[in-house]
Amino acid sequence: MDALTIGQLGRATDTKIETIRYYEKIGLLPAPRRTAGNYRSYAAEHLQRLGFIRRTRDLGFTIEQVRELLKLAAHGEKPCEEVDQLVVRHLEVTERKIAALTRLRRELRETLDSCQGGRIAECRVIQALSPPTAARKKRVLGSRT
Amino acid sequence: MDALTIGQLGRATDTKIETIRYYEKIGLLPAPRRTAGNYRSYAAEHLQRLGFIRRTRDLGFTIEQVRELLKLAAHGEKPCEEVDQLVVRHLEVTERKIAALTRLRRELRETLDSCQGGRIAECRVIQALSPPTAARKKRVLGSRT
DNA sequence: TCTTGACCCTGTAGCGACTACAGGGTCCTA
DNA sequence: TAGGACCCTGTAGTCGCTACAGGGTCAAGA
Repeated sequence: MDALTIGQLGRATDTKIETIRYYEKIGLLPAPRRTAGNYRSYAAEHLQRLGFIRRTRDLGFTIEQVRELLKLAAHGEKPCEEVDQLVVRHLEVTERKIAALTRLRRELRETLDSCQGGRIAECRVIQALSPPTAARKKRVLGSRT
Repeated sequence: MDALTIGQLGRATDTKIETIRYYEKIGLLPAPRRTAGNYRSYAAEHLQRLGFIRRTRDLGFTIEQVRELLKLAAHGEKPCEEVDQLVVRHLEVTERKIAALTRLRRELRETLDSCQGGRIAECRVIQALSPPTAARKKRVLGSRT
């Protein structure tokens, strides 16, 4: 018999109990059988499915994307084009995030480099964090149309 | 006179009106004067302060960190060590994020590379997304102590 | 047998940082 | 005087969980 309690399933998949119940509530993980004492009793297919969910979540897919991937995985006869497209799109999003964070890192480093260790009033870090706004002011005033 | 309506302030700082009101509610941006018709009327210092907030938020600092930076910026006489530390810590967080996303990108690329363009049932992408769980099972069962 | 404590249950509220309404009021122009 | 662009308050929703509160169940030890 391979029945698992929610705690065992959680340890097996490195998932918090509350998260498992949450996945059930939003329909991502099917509701399992219940014991006489109303405890959830999970079978091997739940372990497999939750493992898939965790893995895809760890890879940064949204819940909706996971839902989509699960639906696709259930249709073994279809070509895997759609699956690939989902992964490609997610890869693109990931690359944009990396690019944005890399720019950010450069800015933070430049900001730090500018500091000579004086007082806050003369600190170039604080100045670097305050953007110039005067230039934009004219454009904006009276632009109600 | 440099009084701005909330809409003008929003355009000047690329900030949604709701966000400005939200910043006021959480005490990040001081409440401005009101006109006879109960409209918010912003002065130059609001523009400057909201600019600072937006810039630091864009750099990925949390609201609490922004609050801290604003408090420090108001104490011009203190050494700028604390400011630097905040930026250094944020830089470290950013670097960890970049590292995590870079690992992720590699995994997504490897997943995609494994696909030959067949049917979902044989698709290596779906398989790559399903982690092996059998090995972990023994450890977990009966580990109630 | 009783008690302890680890585990489980439901339901609701909170997190961060906004965003999106609903249902009104104000102001300016034609 | 009418229209529409703008503003007001207040509340609820977003995402993906996480943290209670207030109970019930179960197994092992005294």
